[in-house]
Amino acid sequence: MSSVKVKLKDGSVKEFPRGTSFLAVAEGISRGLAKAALAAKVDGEVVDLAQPLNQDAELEILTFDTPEGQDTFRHSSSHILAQAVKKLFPGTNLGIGPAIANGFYYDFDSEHVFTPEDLTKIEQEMDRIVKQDYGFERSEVSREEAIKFFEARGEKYKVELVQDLPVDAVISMYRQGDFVDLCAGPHVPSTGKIKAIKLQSVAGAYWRGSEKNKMLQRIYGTSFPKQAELEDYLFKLEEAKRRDHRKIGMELELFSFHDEGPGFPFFHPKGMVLRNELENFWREQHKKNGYQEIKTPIILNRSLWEQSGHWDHYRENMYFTKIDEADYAVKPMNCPGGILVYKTRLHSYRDLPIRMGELGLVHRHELSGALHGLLRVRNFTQDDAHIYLLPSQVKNELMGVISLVDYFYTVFGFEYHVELSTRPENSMGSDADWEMATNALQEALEAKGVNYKVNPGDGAFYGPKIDFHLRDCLGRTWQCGTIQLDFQMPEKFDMHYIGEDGQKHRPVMIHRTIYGSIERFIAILTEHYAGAFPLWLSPVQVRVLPISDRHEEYARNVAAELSTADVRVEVDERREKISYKIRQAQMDKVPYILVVGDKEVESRAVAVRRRGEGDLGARELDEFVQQVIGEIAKKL
RNA sequence: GCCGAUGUGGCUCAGAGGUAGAGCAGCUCACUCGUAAUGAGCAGGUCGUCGGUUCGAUUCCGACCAUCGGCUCCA
Repeated sequence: MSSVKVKLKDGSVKEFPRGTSFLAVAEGISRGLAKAALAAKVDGEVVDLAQPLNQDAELEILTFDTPEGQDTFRHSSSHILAQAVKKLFPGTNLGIGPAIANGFYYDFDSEHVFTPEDLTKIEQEMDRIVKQDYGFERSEVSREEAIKFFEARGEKYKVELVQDLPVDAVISMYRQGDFVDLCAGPHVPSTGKIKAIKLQSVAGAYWRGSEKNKMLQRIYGTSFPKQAELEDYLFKLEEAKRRDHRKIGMELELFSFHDEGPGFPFFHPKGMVLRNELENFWREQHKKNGYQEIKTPIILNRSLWEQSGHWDHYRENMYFTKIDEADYAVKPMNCPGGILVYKTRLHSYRDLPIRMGELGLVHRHELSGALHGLLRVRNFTQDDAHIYLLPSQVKNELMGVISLVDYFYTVFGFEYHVELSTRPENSMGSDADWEMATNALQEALEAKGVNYKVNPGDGAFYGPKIDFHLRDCLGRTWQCGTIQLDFQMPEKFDMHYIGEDGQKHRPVMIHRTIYGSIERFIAILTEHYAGAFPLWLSPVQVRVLPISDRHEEYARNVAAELSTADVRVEVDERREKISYKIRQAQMDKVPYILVVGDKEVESRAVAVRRRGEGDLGARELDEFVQQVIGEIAKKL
């Protein structure tokens, strides 16, 4: 028998007889590895461990510590879920059941509506299947066999899937016990590998993600090789939920929602401090970067929206009203208003690029089921700007905006990912314009060395866009910053500038935001810091706690001094024990707590307590004031 | 909008077919206190809204509204 060589991840090369299974290879490397092995990655392709080694290859044995190993593990878990559901609810038809970021799901079509109690029963059945330790057996079948197989079982969704597979696709089936499913694989060797399973929720999901199709029932779950890992994960989930901006926002009195205005947030005094700080920082940076600021009306005549294309492409999301019998719309975007400002005078090519910013309040009709705290609302303030420029300036300007976005996110310590969204279905303009615009965005990203993924068909109706996505406490990502390149609006509004040749020329337009929406950004900030905002953003920066009422006057003097230095300060004059006030201030996440008693009054000092660090001891008042001013200025 | 769940005083949550409780917060009083909760008392709810069943519903049924988790959509 001939032998073949495998190159392992650590660079070493080993020889095995041709036809050795990858599981045997893993055993040849180490017993521990074989036990933890879930799948194999051979020359970049992930396959079952039962597959034979047929030729020289680069090989990685995948365990739960690798992303591919986890996916395989979760995917196998979803098959076990399907098997359990078929057993307990025999009439059920199967949709699809993939692995997802932190678990898996399976879509079912069933007369029976799954309840939370059912999930417990299904979990028990899954545990039984795990104990049986069925092997996952792969087989390859012809298209006809596959269709016949699923038709015989009434699995219409599976039949549809098979029919839609590409002509040259290898069609494979996986069997564990008496359960067989259409599946490309790979899978873990046997059900016994999936030691710890938790079904988390049931949700409706349209077949193939289209609202035109039937809604199926999707069961979400997660799984781990060890019970302890599952518990650890569930605990972390609970922890993450404690960061939820909706909860913290209420506790810290930042904002509220009311039945009288679903999706319309109310900002409270402390939330306004945050907003204003964000806006101040925004204005300061934009001024520095050559932006001007404008403010345009919220309600504008319908004709404007017809001209801009919003009437044709965005009507579903807009609110309308009548004024003196004429039709008006509440703006869902700021661009048409901004364009009117541009058009109030002639512009020379020498003036371009013109960067016009607007903190604009827009209203959009979001589906009721889509509303989500401050992360998805029906009115929000975009930190918008429209840049009018020469075609030759596009790339440079785009690179500048990308840098500005990166600068902002860095200040807040955010990590983000970038997507390039291309032409959607219901859009306007020529293919050539779209291609040009998309290429320009792509070139700018590449010139900046930014990693990005393409998000096909997700652009705005007037142009492609670069989206910047931030994470919430549960790992869901939300689009915040966006940069959109637009050749359509200048056309629609017959915009121009006077060129070197004295003739009229068409400018190009960039729409961009950095925060995206102030509301959404505040939500992300709140979750990112778990409500413990950095000093410069904190609604209350310092709280002074007099030990007894004879220290109140001094406490007020301390506060006055800080206040004069533009520090946001409060005095807790309640007649409570000092430890009670400290507890309170800590829970309110105030960055600096100043305790003042006899000693401090005597020496004009303050006893400083820093959030997260505890008691720092006494300090001269003036010294403390200077220190705080310095820290605020440095945006600490 | 669709699927499922939930909706009890400011907040967190008990509760049962016979018109509701606890803790925290609030208010009052006492304690004048040194780094994460002093004690006592008081007050506070037409049990999301509107209908229906019933002698009687907040508890059962229906519709609607809102919220939560998804789908779809999106800053």
